[in-house]
Amino acid sequence: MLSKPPGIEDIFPDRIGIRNLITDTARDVFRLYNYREIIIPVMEFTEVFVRGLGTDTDIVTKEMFTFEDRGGRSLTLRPEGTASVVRAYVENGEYNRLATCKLFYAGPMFRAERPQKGRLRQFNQFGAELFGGGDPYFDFEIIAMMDDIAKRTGIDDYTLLINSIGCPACRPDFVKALTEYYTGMKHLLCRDCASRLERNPLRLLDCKQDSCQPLKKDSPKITSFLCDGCRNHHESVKAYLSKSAAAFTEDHLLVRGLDYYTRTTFEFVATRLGGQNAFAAGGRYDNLVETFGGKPTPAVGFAAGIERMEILLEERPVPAAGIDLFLVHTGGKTLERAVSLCSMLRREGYSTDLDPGTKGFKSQFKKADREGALLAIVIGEDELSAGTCTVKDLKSGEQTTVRTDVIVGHIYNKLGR
RNA sequence: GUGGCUGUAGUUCAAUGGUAGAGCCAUGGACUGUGGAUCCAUUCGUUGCGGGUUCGAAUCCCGUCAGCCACCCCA
Repeated sequence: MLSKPPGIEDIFPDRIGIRNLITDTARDVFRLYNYREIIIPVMEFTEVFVRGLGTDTDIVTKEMFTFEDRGGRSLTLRPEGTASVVRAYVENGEYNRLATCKLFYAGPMFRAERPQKGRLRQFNQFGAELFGGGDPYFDFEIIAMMDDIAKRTGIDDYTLLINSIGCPACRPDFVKALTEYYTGMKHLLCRDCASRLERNPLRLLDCKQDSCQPLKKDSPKITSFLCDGCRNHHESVKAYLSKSAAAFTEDHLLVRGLDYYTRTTFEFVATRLGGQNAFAAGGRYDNLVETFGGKPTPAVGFAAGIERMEILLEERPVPAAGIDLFLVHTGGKTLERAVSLCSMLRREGYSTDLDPGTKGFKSQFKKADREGALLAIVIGEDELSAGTCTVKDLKSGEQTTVRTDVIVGHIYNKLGR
């Protein structure tokens, strides 16, 4: 039997309800905040992600699905959305002339990682990007928007973490202090942290090894290294949040894996998710547009993992989507009558189904019930010759006989639509 | 990429190295034109795959593939 590749899912109808709940809610909230949808390609020239995410990031060095097209150019299935949105924004002369440009996207992303809970090779994200907004209000807006989406979908057990990682002017001082601090205790570091010290010292701060926890206590704090601009920005973002419904926790150990972030970073985390505890994250990236050849444009954005949100909503009841009508017949002429009636009722806007097989009433009613039909409409020999239908309300069990030529009006009265 | 655990019917799971079973689901019947509750019956397997040990392997060993969980890292 053929099977799907590892880390890639088939999503059957029983999961579509919750999936739509999440994406519909996100779309509603995006609209409330005046964000408009952009549909970005599922693949890009590899260079888009290399330049966008940073040459040394894990995603670029080992997690991309990359292949050559027939002309020998390197293409990559998108591992995230921001790089593509920035590329599209810079490439499009009309949108990048706007003072501010608010966009959102949704769709599948691809990363060649080992699958585990809340981590797939093909997974879905929605996210938003705001270009041309350097004011701390916009950081707040992006964060508050995701907070609204989480609350509206029914996710309640989560924590919003925020931090500032400074800018190219002040971060190097912090990284230098951090490197010096940890170099002094190199012999105490776990193996991963030893290599972090070389590759990406910021990541030392969120090591999960028990042995590394005590070392963090006296490590340099980013807050004492922020330049005036970054500090004021950070305070202002917090002030906005404090006046809003979004409760947050400041976490100076929060760093992000992608190179493009400046100043604000944030994460929505939930312990129920297990090892991969973030279901949404983002931050400010004031230099990325320039990196893509655009004019200097401050920007801020976020992305959310739809499958991770689904895990958090597992217990939430989603109303089962049933059909309106199921036609029951006895075969032959009654089936012909049922088929034409079925077409007519569908044209009238009622979701309607029937079983063309010549099975007994019992199995047809059983099927009607399993399909969640509200009404069963029986056309047997008696009804056919009398020009009537028997309409049974499957909830109450109540049954009435009506003339076929007024069936639509009868259904309308029963269903109220 | 690294590590741990697990692979048996559509599904959830049993079976001391000795004839592969049960619940649920599905289908049919009790109820010949009426669903959901109850009762009864029926179908379903190269025990993931390939080797090895053994008189004999679902069971033990090796390999492989897949799934789950964790690390790295990320949504």
